[in-house]
Amino acid sequence: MLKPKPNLSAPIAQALREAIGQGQFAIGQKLPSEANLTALHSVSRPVVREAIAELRADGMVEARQGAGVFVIRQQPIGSALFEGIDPEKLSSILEILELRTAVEVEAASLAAQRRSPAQEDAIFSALKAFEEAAAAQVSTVESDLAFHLAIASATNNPRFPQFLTMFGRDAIPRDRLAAQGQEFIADGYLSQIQSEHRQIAEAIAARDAGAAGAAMRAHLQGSQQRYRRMLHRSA
Amino acid sequence: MLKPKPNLSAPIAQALREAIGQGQFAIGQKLPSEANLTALHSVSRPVVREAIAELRADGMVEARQGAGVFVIRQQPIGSALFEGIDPEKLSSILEILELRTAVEVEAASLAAQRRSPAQEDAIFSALKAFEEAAAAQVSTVESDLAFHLAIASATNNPRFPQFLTMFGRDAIPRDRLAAQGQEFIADGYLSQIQSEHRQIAEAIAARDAGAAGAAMRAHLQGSQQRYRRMLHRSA
DNA sequence: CTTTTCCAAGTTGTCTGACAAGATGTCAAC
DNA sequence: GTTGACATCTTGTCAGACAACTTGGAAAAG
Repeated sequence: MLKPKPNLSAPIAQALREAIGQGQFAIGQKLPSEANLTALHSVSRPVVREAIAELRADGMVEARQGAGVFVIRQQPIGSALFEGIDPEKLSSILEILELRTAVEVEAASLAAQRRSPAQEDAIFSALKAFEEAAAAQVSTVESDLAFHLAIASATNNPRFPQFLTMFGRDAIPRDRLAAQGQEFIADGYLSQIQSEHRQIAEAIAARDAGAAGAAMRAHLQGSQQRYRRMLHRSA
Repeated sequence: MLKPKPNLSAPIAQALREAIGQGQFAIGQKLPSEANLTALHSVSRPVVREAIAELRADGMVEARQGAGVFVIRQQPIGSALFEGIDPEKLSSILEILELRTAVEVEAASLAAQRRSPAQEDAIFSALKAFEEAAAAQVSTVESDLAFHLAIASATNNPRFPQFLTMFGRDAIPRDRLAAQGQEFIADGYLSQIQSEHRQIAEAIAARDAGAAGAAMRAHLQGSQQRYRRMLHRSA
């Protein structure tokens, strides 16, 4: 499947984001009028309006009817999160995995200290769901994330599952996650991953914080290795 | 100044975000056509198109010309970042500090393994700047963050300083950070903090990853205690 | 001279209609 | 069963018109 043809509004929105980010239009300042942007970019007015709608969604501008479109932020809300991440580069993915390792090792340790019986159940349910997906030879991407999220939730600190949602899913594009899921099946890694998952879950059930953290670290370092091998082969 | 009159596309974009978030349109599924949405919401087609442009900016949908508009995410990118954080509540602050501890302990350990001589210099410069601010009895909030950022940078993984920027500064309001700075001065904590900073810096200089991580953990747990005491007293 | 009112010009918001480009499904021909 | 033609639907863009609002300057009023 080829990428869809880009529309005319996207590069205009992007040019405006960059112009604002570089200080060409300061906070409180007015953007050029729609008529000016239409002439400047040689497009119709609705295309300009759609670009401005995108900036609105970014929280960067506010339009006042009759007055103009005014800058209220220099960067899209949350934009620093993914700055410099290039999904086509191995290094970007591994950087994210390294940051995730820091958080998830701590999460496993805290989960071992804090989990309730219900949360322990949820972890084992998620472990089972992963095993069922693996047995069915379908993609384990969602069930893998669900297992990690169940652990993060058992920290009883909502920042941990929130972090994981963002860095486990948002920062890595879906097609790359889907490809990962398929290749793990093909490469026969799933039983190794299952075994690692089980060790983590059992250490958490046993309230052994040190073992939970160590098992999670081993699992995630294994993931990094698997990921490296997979990407090197596909290059 | 009164709020600007809301336009017609904003509530439509919001209704669509909610419908997607609640699973009415699953990932991969097609939204109703523009013609349908136009009839459903009794607006013109450009208004619908602007609403869809907002969803595009959110990263939630992808339009394919001739085929339709397809859901690719259930939530806007980055939406989870500050969800549920209430800066007036001690628990929110401590939750963030706990997440930061996970990342900063790992960062200290990685910095000990990876730092260049220049980065080592930068860490000691930041240590000295903190000490000078403490001696001058001025707020140490910025120099404290700069010290932590110098360590995160020495990981040579840009995700770490990015994370710290967002969770060290953006998530906690400036007035609360400023109050913290002033109260640390009043409470005579600064020499304790300096001593802890020095232990971290020296472990990093010595390339002792274990000691660096342990010193950082002790420091940040000390910070949590100090923060708790301070907040309990001001209540 | 100062303040208030009015109005023209400019700006965003919405609608209508038309056509282009592309996707999808059906049917006929091979 | 496969391929090509075609109709229908869908998104992308353009043009034109009018509504609603803002701003600044000029004129009128005090």
